[in-house]
Amino acid sequence: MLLRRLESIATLSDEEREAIQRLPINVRVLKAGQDIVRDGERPSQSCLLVEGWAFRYKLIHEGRRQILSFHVPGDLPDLQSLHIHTMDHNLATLTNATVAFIPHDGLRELTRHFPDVAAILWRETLVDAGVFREWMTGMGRRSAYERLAHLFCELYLKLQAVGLADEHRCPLPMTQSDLGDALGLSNVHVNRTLQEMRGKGLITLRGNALIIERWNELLRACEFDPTYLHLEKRAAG
Amino acid sequence: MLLRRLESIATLSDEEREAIQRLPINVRVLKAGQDIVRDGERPSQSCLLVEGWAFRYKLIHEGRRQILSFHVPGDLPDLQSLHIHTMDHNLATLTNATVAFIPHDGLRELTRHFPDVAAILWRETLVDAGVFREWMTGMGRRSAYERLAHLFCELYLKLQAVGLADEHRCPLPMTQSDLGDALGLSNVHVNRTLQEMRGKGLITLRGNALIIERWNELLRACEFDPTYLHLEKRAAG
DNA sequence: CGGACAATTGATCTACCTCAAAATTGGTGG
DNA sequence: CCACCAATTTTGAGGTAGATCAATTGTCCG
Repeated sequence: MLLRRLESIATLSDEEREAIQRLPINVRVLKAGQDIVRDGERPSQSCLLVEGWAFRYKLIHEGRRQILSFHVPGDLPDLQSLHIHTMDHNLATLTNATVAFIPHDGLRELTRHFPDVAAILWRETLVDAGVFREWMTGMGRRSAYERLAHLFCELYLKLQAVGLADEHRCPLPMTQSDLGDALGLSNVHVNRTLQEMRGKGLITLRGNALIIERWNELLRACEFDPTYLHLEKRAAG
Repeated sequence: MLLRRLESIATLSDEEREAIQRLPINVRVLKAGQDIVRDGERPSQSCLLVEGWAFRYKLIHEGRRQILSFHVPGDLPDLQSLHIHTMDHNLATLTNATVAFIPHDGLRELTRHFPDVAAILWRETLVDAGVFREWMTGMGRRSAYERLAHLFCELYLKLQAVGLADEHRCPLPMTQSDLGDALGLSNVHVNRTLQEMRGKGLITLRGNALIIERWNELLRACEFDPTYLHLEKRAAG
């Protein structure tokens, strides 16, 4: 899985491929809503999300929560802990999930010997930061409607890139409160904004499935520009 | 300067130090308000801010602007372009500034031969992302007053870490509109919030100088926790 | 079938926005 | 050193996107 993801970004040599496959891995199956790493901890491993969804979040006073990112299979959601030793946020499962833990020692060894692999991993963390920048821009300068539309575009493309979405349909396993915490809105306002979006016929949202009925209009509504996802080199599947 | 910054984070070997000093560098003096790199460009170099301030920003419809970060001497504000080839935002000077440009070729060569140096640079970009996460949290879940207080704490500590601030005083060369664009607020509301903060005797702000009159209260007002800046290992000066 | 959780609705409130004008400041050239 | 210009800061008035609180309804699942 890790291999698959990395190879979708760049070509690896046999030697590199082999070294990656030799990484000690500890696979675990987790229930939905479980913390994987917590704020303040100093983990000695990072994880690869193999199946299911995860999200990162911060807590502040009075139970206020800010969701920082959503993650899908293939993501390395806490790779930053390889070089930033103290966690400054939490990582948790959103759905039931399969997670592969990789010790930092092994990763450090790998990156020491294979600078090209290091560059790919480094790049992953940089794309991550690019998504943060885009979210910041949304929270600072976009309306609720635009933010929601933007998030749907982003998630659809991310899922499509790993073969989990197609034909403008994708799973969307989070609650409206989760969406609110991700976009800096109240759950009530998310609900009303979704109704507006449905009313305009842009989307259908039932159960945990999102259908984007009018992709082009959705893009236009939020001025979506996918550059920041830096998916160019990544093959679908 | 680059050396000084890197050594403040970790110890370098003689060999590493030498290689860094051999990097070809192109120093330029820029006026305030000039773009250094623009959204959509594919730069072949990154820069080190030697003197003055810089900031990164995105533009969306109707001239709306989101400032993503402020940078002070010692920062490498566009290091991400080393591995993410297309810029997804702009970088500009806030004040007159001296900037040293370092070609990507040289940096890639350096990181290829010295994995420890690569790790330090990687870490820099990860701290950058940590600051984005904190700002996101502020924009999503903190009040205008808290956001402003939080930004002041952050900037003061960043400046102190490089010896540009002391005794709870520091330069603050941005306008209230800049602050607004950084925090997702209107300039008018920034103004009123600053008045409130001054009224409570927490700060003095005149010209381009910020004096934090009651550090502890300012910290408390925004629940500031400096962990996310990951300044631990960095020596002042 | 019941219990828990999520979505929806209604009513009210407020933090922050917009627009526009006035006051202040800082830099510049004479 | 002063006068002037442009850029900022400050003030006022009014408006609104989105928050909060509190039900009510719907849905899923064991």
